[in-house]
Amino acid sequence: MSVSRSQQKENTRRAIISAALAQLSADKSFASLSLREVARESNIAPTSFYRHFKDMEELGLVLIDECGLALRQLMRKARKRFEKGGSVIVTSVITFMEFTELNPNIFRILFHERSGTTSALRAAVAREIQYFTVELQDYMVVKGFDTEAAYAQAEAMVAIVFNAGAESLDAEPDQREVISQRAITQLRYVAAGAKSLDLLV
Amino acid sequence: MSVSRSQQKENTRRAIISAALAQLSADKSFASLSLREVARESNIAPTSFYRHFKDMEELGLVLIDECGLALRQLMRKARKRFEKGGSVIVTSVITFMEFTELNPNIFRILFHERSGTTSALRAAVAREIQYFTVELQDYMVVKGFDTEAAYAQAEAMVAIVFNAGAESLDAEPDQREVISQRAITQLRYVAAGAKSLDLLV
DNA sequence: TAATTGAGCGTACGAGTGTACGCTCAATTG
DNA sequence: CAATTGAGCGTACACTCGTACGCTCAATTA
Repeated sequence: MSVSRSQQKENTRRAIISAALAQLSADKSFASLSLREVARESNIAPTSFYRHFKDMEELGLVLIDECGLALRQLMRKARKRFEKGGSVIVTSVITFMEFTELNPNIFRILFHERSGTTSALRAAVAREIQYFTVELQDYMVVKGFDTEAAYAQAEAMVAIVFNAGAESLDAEPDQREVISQRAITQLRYVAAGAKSLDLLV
Repeated sequence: MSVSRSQQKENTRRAIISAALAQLSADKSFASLSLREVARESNIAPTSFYRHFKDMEELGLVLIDECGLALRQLMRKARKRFEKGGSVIVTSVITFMEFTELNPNIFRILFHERSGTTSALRAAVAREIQYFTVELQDYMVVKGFDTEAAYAQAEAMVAIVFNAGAESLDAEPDQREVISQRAITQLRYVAAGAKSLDLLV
C-alpha cells in the first residue's frame, strides 16, 4: 500500500498549487495571500512549504505559468472553432468571454499581477500576454500585413479583449452580452481601420 | 503665533495623503501599505490616523479622487492643446504619455486598483475611467456618431491608451517613443474603422 | 538487512499589524 | 475667565506573519 516517494511529493506540490488557486478570488489577490494561509489550505505545516518552493514568489511564477497554459489552450480552442467557419472576431470574443466566466480567478490573477508589486510576476504575465499577441500577429502577417502593422493591430485587439474581460468580472450577468457585443464592434473597428490604412498589395 | 485648529487639522490631513502617495511605487501598492507606515511617514502616532479617516479604505477612496482629479486636468490640458491645432490623436497620446512619465505613481494606483482587492476602490477607479470615456464619447457624438458607436469607439481608445501607459511604466526610456507611436497607429485604426463602419450622414 | 535520505512536523522567535483606552493641553466657546 | 472640545500621544493587547532549527519515520538505496 506504500506510495512512491516522488509521487507523494508531486501530490503535495499539486495540493499547494490548487490551494493557492482556490483561495484567489475577487477579494483575495496573490499579493495578499500568505504562505501560512496556503499551507493551512493544503493541510501541511507552514515550514513544509519550503520543501516545494523557495518562497511565495516562486509559487507565484508557477501559478502564472498555469494561467498562461490555460490561455494558450484557449487560443487553440478558438482557432479550432473558427477554422470550422464563422467570423474570426465573433468566435474569438465568445471563446474568451466564456473563459473569463468559467475561470474568473485565472483571468483575475493575470490581470491583477500584470500591474502587481513583484516585478518578476509582472514580467511573467507580460510574457504570457506577449505570447498571445504574437500568435495573433502571425495570423495578421499571413493576411498580408507587414510585421509592424500586424503587431500594432494584434496588441490593440488584445487590449480590447482583456479590457472587456476585466469589465465583465464585476458586471451583472445580464451585462455580459452587452460587453461582448461592444468588444466585437471595437475589434471590427480595429480590423477595418488596419485594413484600410495599412494593408499591403 | 497660534494656528487655527481646523487649519492644523487640514494640514495633517494633507500630510497623510501625501505621505501615502509618496510611499506608493512600483514595489509598494496601496494594498500593501499599512496604516502604521502611513502614520510614520506623516509624523503622527498610528492612532491619530483615525482622527482623519475611518480606515485605510477611506483614505484609498480619497487617493483615487486625487488621481481622478489629475486625470481630468490632463484631459483639459489635451483639449486646450489640440484646440490650438494639430492632430487630436497625436496630441492626446503625447499628453497622456507625458503624464504617465511625470506622475507614474498616480497612474499606477489607478491602473493597479482597477483590478484590486477592495471592491469600493475598484468601483471608484471604474468611475474615474468611465468619466474619461464619456468625455471622449461626447466628442465623438459631436463628430456625428450615434451614442452607442461613440461609446464603443471611446472605450476602445481609452483601453489602448491605458495599455500603452502601463507598458511604458516598465519600459526603458528609449522604448517610450516606440510605444507612443504604436498607440497612435492603433488609435488611427479605431478612428478609421469607426468612421467607415458607423459614421452616419 | 543496515544506512541514508528527505518530506513533513512542532516549537519558538522577533517583527509587524490594527485598534481599544485614557491622557494631555492648546484652541475654541460661552 | 472658566468650561468644553478634540487632535495627537503612549501604552498595551491580541493577533498574523516568515522562517530558523532540530526531530521523526517511511521510502529508498546499497
